[in-house]
Amino acid sequence: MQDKPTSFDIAYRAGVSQPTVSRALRGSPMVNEETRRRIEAIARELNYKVDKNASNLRFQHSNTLALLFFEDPTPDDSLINPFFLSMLGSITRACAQRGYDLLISFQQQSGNWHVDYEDSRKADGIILLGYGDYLETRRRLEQLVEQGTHFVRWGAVLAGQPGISVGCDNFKGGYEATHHLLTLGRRNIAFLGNASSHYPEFFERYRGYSEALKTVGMPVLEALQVDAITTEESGHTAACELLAREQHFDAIVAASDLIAIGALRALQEHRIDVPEKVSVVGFDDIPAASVTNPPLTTVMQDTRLAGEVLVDTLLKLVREEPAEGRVLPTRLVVRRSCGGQTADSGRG
Amino acid sequence: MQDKPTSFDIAYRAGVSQPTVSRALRGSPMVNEETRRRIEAIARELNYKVDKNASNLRFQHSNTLALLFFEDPTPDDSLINPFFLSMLGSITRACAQRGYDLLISFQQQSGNWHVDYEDSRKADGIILLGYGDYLETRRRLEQLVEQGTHFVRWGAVLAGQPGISVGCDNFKGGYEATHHLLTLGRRNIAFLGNASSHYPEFFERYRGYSEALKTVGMPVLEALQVDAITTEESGHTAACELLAREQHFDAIVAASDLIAIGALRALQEHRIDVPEKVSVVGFDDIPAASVTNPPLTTVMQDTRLAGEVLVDTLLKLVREEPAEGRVLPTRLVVRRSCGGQTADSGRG
DNA sequence: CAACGGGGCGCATACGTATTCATCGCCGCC
DNA sequence: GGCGGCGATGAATACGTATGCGCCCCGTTG
Repeated sequence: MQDKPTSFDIAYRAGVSQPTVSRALRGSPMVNEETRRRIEAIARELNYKVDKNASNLRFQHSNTLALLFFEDPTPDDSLINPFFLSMLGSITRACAQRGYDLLISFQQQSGNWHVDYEDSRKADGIILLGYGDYLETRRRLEQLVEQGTHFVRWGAVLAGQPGISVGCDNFKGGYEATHHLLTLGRRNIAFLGNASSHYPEFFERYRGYSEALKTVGMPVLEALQVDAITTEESGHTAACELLAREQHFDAIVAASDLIAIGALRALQEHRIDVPEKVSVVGFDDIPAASVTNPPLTTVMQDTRLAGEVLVDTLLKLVREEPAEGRVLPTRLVVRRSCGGQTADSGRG
Repeated sequence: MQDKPTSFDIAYRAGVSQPTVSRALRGSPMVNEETRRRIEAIARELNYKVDKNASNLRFQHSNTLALLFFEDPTPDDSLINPFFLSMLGSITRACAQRGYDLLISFQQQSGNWHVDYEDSRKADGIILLGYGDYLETRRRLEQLVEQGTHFVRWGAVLAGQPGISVGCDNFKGGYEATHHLLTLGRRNIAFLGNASSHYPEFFERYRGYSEALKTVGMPVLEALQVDAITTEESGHTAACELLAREQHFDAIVAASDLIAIGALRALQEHRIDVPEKVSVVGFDDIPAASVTNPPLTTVMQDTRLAGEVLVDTLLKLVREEPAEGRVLPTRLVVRRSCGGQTADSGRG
């Protein structure tokens, strides 16, 4: 009674053999209904639980997915990008709904990825979450493909990239954010965020921004773009840098909400009114976006949908069914920071 | 080569027996250095990984902890309380640092807890996260204790409660928040949040609030307390209810930041200036707290420390070492919403 | 009455690793 | 030169579950 009971114990008490217990508890039609009931009753009474390790060893899978989360900046900082936290919650929920467990792991972007989960059969497949340097990412994806690992990645969906990616329409999101500012009469629109092809997600947003400007015949000025990674601090620094350049601007498209929030703070410190003097638009729609001062207009990524699509796509791969990447739509959420009309005062 | 290699494959190629491979790869001193090198080289070459299921079956543990996350309100809502998300991140990190994997699972508060993870040997121990009805929680904790499950719970640390709990000093946090408002000259201080002993965490905060009032001889008025759960919506509703009561108040202690943010929105809608007319203090210090308008004064809970203490305590239990609950300190973070002096303009 | 068939169940075994115990060769020592 | 001892390894087995295959019993049919 002290040790965990095994199927043999149940079998002994039920007066049957161990295989019968196994079959009964797994709902095999091969076992008599009355026998099954008896076995189930005893199992419940002894608080018996199937040993997953033994079970998984016998089957050749684990009914578990792994979430590999990697970060680029400041790995010692305990704060995680809220957008990814939100994804994490959504993925967890999606897994639970589909009867899979979720194993979570952090990796430093720079370190050796120990993508052992699938190889070691702790997980049937892997979800990759995190933005990073394109070439580095690509190299690792190739490695995973070569190993035959089942995985899905969140991020820019690019042609010719190894493996399967799911991501939102970064280009269109950037385009719409900028387009909205243009319709409000803004003409000198800055972009805060890395705009190198090494960071494809941000680069796509930047391309959308550029395209929108070109559509109305505005030039894309280098002086109006400042690099920034996804932290408030980086956004603050970038905005200060932009201000120091003495290049006139009346709007900011930030590559993420954290950058936008940092920029808001910088503008506030310089006593520049938002949205009167400068409009600001973010990207992601993290929870904090609706409570900033003023509330942040932003390009929403539907994390709930994203989680479900990631999990479903991965499960297709695991089951050896055909699967392909997918681009999810974004939606512009208009709040006060851009200066347009809006009835939206919160998150409702 | 198509199938995953086993230790037998390695053994065959290395010209040794399977046990030797096992010993070599686990670093046993029993195996000759040169033999070990050979085996390791071959293992690397074949991309061999120890099968965790078989390994865990042989050992009687999994090197994995489970995080059981349960929610009370609106289980269909995809938003998770940011404070718990933050805890989740911190726990994940703490596990990773200690060489443990983390399995995540959601439970509806109301449903049957399927706390099978430990019983089924998928995890060596369980962390319980989530606030809920006291009696219900207690009943379940008793069940876990009876089963001999290794677990640690985040929440109110109360005498006579089954199992081990780790939590912050809710009483002192509530006291300090209120005390701070009193030193600023506020005298009619409301409390938004459930103040029934069924919700011990909030109740402790309420007790701290009451105690602070009594210290300066102020009465604790029922009319100044409104129930609310941890959502912005609930905070908004509660604040509206408070306003409708026509009971004069000049400050609000909210039982959580989400409640405080909802209250801020309600006050704004009623054109009541914060902090000029009404001071507001929250609890948790979620990321959004530093970007509200005005930035929210709040009682910070150190989630990073909390995660580490939770994991370390649980690991003690798993190792059958003596362990006990712990109360972690809180810290008042003064921002503008309370109207006091502050140089703090953000989070930096 | 014998042959047949199928429902219900047990025997044996596989999954891959880690450990116990036995083995084997070799060295040193009396 | 025999013997104890030690370092290095292999054979056997256990961990707990799931399944292929065969057995037994009983009812049915020709």
